[in-house]
Amino acid sequence: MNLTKRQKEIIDAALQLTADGGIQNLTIKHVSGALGITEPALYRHFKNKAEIVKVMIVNFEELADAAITDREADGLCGIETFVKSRFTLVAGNPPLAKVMFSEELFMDDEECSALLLDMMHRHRGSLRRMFLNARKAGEIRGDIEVDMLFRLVLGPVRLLIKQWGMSKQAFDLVKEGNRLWNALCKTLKENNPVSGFEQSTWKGNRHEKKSD
Amino acid sequence: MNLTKRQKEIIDAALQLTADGGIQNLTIKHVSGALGITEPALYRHFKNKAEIVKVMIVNFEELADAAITDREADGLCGIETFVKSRFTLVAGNPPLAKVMFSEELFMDDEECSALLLDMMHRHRGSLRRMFLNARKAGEIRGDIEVDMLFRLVLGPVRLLIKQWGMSKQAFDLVKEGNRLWNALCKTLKENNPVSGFEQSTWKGNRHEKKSD
Amino acid sequence: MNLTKRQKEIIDAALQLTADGGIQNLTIKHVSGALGITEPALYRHFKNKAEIVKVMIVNFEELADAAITDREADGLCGIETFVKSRFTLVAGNPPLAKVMFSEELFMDDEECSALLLDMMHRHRGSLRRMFLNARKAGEIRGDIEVDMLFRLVLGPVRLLIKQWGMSKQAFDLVKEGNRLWNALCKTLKENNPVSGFEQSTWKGNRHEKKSD
Amino acid sequence: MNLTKRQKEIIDAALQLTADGGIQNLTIKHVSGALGITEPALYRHFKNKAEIVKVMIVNFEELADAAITDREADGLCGIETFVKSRFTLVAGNPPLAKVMFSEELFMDDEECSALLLDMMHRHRGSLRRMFLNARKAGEIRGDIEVDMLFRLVLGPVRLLIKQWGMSKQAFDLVKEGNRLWNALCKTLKENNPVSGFEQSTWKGNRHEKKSD
DNA sequence: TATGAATGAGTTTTCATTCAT
DNA sequence: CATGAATGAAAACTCATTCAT
Repeated sequence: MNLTKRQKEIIDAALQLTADGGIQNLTIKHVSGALGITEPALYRHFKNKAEIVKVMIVNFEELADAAITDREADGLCGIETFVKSRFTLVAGNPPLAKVMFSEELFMDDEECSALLLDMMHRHRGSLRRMFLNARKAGEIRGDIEVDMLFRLVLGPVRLLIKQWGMSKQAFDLVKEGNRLWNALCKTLKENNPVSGFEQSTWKGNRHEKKSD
Repeated sequence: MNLTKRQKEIIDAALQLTADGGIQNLTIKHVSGALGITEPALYRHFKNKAEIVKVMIVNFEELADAAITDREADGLCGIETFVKSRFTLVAGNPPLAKVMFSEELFMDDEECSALLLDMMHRHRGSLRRMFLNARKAGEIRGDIEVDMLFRLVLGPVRLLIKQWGMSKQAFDLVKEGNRLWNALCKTLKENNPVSGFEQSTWKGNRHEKKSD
Repeated sequence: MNLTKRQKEIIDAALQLTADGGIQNLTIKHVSGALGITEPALYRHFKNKAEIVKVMIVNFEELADAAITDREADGLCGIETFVKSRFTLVAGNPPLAKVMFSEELFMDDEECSALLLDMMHRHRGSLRRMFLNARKAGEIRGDIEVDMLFRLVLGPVRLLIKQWGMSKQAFDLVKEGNRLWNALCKTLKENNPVSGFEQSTWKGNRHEKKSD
Repeated sequence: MNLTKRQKEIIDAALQLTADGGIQNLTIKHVSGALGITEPALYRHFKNKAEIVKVMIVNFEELADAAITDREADGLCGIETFVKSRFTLVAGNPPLAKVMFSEELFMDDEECSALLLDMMHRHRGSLRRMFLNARKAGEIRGDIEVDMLFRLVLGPVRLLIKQWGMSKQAFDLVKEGNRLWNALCKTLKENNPVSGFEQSTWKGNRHEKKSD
């Protein structure tokens, strides 16, 4: 995805417009207006509107990927890296908060929703792996299946980002994200009845069912 | 909100259309087409399109409220009632899955997003109360603040419903919702073995097999 | 093809516009302008522009068919009826002169050129039959194959109509059409060496090759 | 008309595009695309689009003229030369079949239709002369006036070329053109047995089999 | 209640063309 | 010779809405 300067400007404007007023607000007229050029000028840079939306979506992913600093991290640490990278990414590009997890916005275009689904699945895939490893490693409680763990973590992350976006960035997303992560850790850590002592005992990955 | 039969039909069609193809798909032409009447005929039943959308949104709430079986429940039980009512509600009206928690769909209209925000806040308010009471009663761990508890519970609930909608209702939402609730309970229940006199009960719970 | 009054007006305007300035001149704006209504108003009467063009073409055929008064005529007489009906038809609706035999005008639309081809083939089919019968009956010389006869007759007919259209109707098409028919008869009648005497002898259809 | 190599390429591309999809298909974008250059580059070679179309039309004539092998020929022979040159010309440059005799394609431009009319008149002029001479020389029957003779000959020639173009060159145009010419001769030759001293020669001609 | 006919504003896109480089 | 970037005009079409019937 090598974008020219103009193309990047267009994508940025499109993102901002969508964040401000939904896809209804993402019109060629508005985008070109935001750049101070005429509508036909846009067509020098993108084949059509669909192309703009598509690049916009693909860009999410690249931004997201780029935001993960430690790509080697796995297990609980990998999940933490992933989750926190979400917060810093969105905090640094607020319009993303309104658009990033709003698949329904692009529902009308077959190709786009396919793109988004694909992106989601890919993310889910690598997260599943991390959850599995974290559970095996005893970093995460063994009594909850991986698909549920995914929901327990990503659900709150998405909701926090949405709340931030809808509140017009009323709070510090990164800080609140850290708080959320701490809370998540409390709930997901192996439920040590002896309160953290002799952690090693729990390493074996107990009672796990392979249904997930 | 006393709707005539025709008005209900219109709202239903509008909901379905929005679920199918986003608000871009919610046009007067499509709605009237779905009912087999002409466009001007719609204006006999609603002042304008915005009115339709607004009633649609208000309807969410009424449906949601109506879905709560035990209005007296408070504390953990109240939360459970609320959460599970979400699942049964959506399961009984699948288009809601694509629309109900997709505030961004209606973002472009000032009034609508205000309506939605209000609705969200009201829900959050009564849930906060329940969380507070549940924490006081020792039903929920005390080491997580209420706003976080809200996210930890509602985030996964929303995500599960969204997944169900996007998967084209591929799984049994109510069953999976129960599983989610069980997982949530595990993570939220007071886990201090010293203070939790009922700890033994939970231990058994941990080894549960496919009870969900 | 049951057209409303408005639809008929639209088709007439479209025909006139096309005759005046080619299909480049057949725009929704021009058509609606010709009727004194706005562009969107057209879409109440036709699904889209292609539909207008299609109906226009289908209309040619119906007009043409309607113009043939004696549908029972066959042989030379049938051909004469057909040819002369072309002249009276076009004379009564001058824009047809510029459009009727200009298949290339509608070349850009797959469906339309298919429609036109179909129409042409149908006409050619019934004319072939007439030529065959005329030749069998000795009304037409036997030394020219039917496909050639078709060209020898229809070619000049089309050219005359085109000349009339391009000359801005400078001459009396029907009169000139009659002259053309007479000339055609002279060239196509059985080449009687004894100058018309004992016509009956020629009835046998001589030297005919069945290669056509 | 001295065209540079690039100009010739442009004209050829324009001709092909017009043949393929009508003038609607003849756009600066398509032409430049066909040559693999950008749109503004075209304006190095032609002042504007109208210029391209005009040169295209003038080119028809030059091609047509160049196709006439025996410029001295007059009378029936001259006509034959002219007619057959049409067939060889078009056969050697198939797109011409769709464009050459389709004046209506260029009807929307004043200047172009004037050019075309002029060209047509010039051709008609020289052909009239030949017809007159042929008639005087007794090569052509005397009972049909020259303007009619013109239509009787040129009409079928045009129609055959059009049929060839519309059939996607399904048959051998030159061969079929010869057949047409033979048929035309049969119909146009003086057929009065008393006045035609060479009548016997023609009689043999009448029974010809597949000599074409 | 409903419809047929219409409309003004706006949609995406294409057109031929220009201009600085 | 050619391009990249742009433009004014116009294309086809959709939008929500109105109004007379």
